[in-house]
Amino acid sequence: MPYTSLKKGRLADDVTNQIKEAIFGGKYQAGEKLPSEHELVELFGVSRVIIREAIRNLEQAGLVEIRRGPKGGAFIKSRNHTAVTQVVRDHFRLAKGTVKEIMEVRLEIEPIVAGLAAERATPGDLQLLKRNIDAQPQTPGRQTIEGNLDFHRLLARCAHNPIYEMIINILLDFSQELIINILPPGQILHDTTTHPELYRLIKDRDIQGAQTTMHSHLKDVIPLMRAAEEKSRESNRYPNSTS
Amino acid sequence: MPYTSLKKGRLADDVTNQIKEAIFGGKYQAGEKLPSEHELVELFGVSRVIIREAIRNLEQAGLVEIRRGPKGGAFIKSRNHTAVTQVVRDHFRLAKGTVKEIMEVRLEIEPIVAGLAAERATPGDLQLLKRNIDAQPQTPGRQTIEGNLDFHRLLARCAHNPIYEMIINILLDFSQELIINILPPGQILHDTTTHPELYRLIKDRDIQGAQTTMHSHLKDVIPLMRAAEEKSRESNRYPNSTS
DNA sequence: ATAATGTTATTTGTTATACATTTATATAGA
DNA sequence: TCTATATAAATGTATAACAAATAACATTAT
Repeated sequence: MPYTSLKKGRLADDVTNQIKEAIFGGKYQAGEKLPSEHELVELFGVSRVIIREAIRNLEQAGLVEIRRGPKGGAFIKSRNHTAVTQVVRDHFRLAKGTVKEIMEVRLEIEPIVAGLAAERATPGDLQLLKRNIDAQPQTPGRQTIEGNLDFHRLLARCAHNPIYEMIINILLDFSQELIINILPPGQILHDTTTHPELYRLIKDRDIQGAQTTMHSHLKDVIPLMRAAEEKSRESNRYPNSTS
Repeated sequence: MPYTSLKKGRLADDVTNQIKEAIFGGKYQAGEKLPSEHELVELFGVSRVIIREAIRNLEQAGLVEIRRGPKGGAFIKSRNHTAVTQVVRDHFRLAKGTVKEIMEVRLEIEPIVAGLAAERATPGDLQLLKRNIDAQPQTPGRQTIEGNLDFHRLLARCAHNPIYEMIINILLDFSQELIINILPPGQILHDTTTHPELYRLIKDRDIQGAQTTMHSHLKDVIPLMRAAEEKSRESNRYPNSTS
């Protein structure tokens, strides 16, 4: 067969990829605006439907954010993991995943990340960690939860590896969702000692110490998560399936 | 403000979520077909534009696959990680990630997974592993690469944790892409001993052994991956940025 | 009969046009 | 100065028509 198949895919996908490459290539910076739909129609020579579909694809990929009205349009987003989390969440629901499985992963990976943080944290990183700890209120509440989880996110940044950072962020998104929406504030874990200790270990570049401390810290969190899952199951008595 | 804001988002997102819930709730099984666009228009009482956008969202999420023509439509896909990989790939490119970072993660996580596999592999799992090993050709080539990586994917399934499975699959997709597209077949690693040994260790439930063997196995792979990245950089002399 | 070919109908892909909704900005009035 | 209103710019939605792909059927030729 000397002839190559020239079956072209959908126009919108083509447009999507071209704009993606432009973004990755640095043609558009975060905060900048893509041309308006009308302008893109003329640029690409396709109909508005196609352009709109391409832009929605970019939005789903978490690359742009669409605002309406004059001065509106598709604005380039800075790097964020929301789109990844969303897709993973669907995948996870389809796989009928459980908290046990999430925590099993966190229990192994977060110590590794804590170790890398102890190895690589910059002075700026340490400052962010310290600020997080100092900002923790004395009485437990919703803010406590978010602050606690943010500490873990910051730790992932300290590891200076975007893959680890992404994995951690996804797992924490799941955890946060469960805890905040399900558990009453009184029932949350209020541990004011572990994070400061982790901070100290990282500052002292104690890799082993950071790893083991994180591991035992997470072991304490597991029953809390299981409780949240239990509550979630109670309020969500699986109403579907045959509808 | 006692009244909840009833600023409703976009219609398409609403439709998307409703169909998603139907899928997660088991109303549609893998392989089944959603109603046609025309039928959905009548069901939801919105225009075809909206319905099409919703279906495209589902497609981007990896939940359905669209076929044209009579008997065509949106077919429910069985669980697969392609959508996750795609979104992560974009995220990764935006973060300007490197092979070094991918391998750093694989080097730590795959041993954990191998250990879990040794702990949990069922007789059926073991059979699949054995079949993979036996199917490996004696002469190195493209099939060798795919077979090798598939062994790792199978191992992830043996761990019986969908999160680990997903993480591994993403990392392997990246690795596969690099190696297959970049490296000439002659330059690939042709190791006929490690996978059989891993298989034996898992069958014998030797958790420690599986972990350490996997770790050293991956250490051997790293230089290969770095070489692939190097070649990739050569052929891709960053033509973009000002276009 | 069978294989190649043409026809038809169904479903998604694309275009065009008009109108609705949101919202930043300018304008007018108190 | 402040508030209300009008204006215009951009995305959101609806409708209608046609294009293209393709499965099933009908026709023709061998």
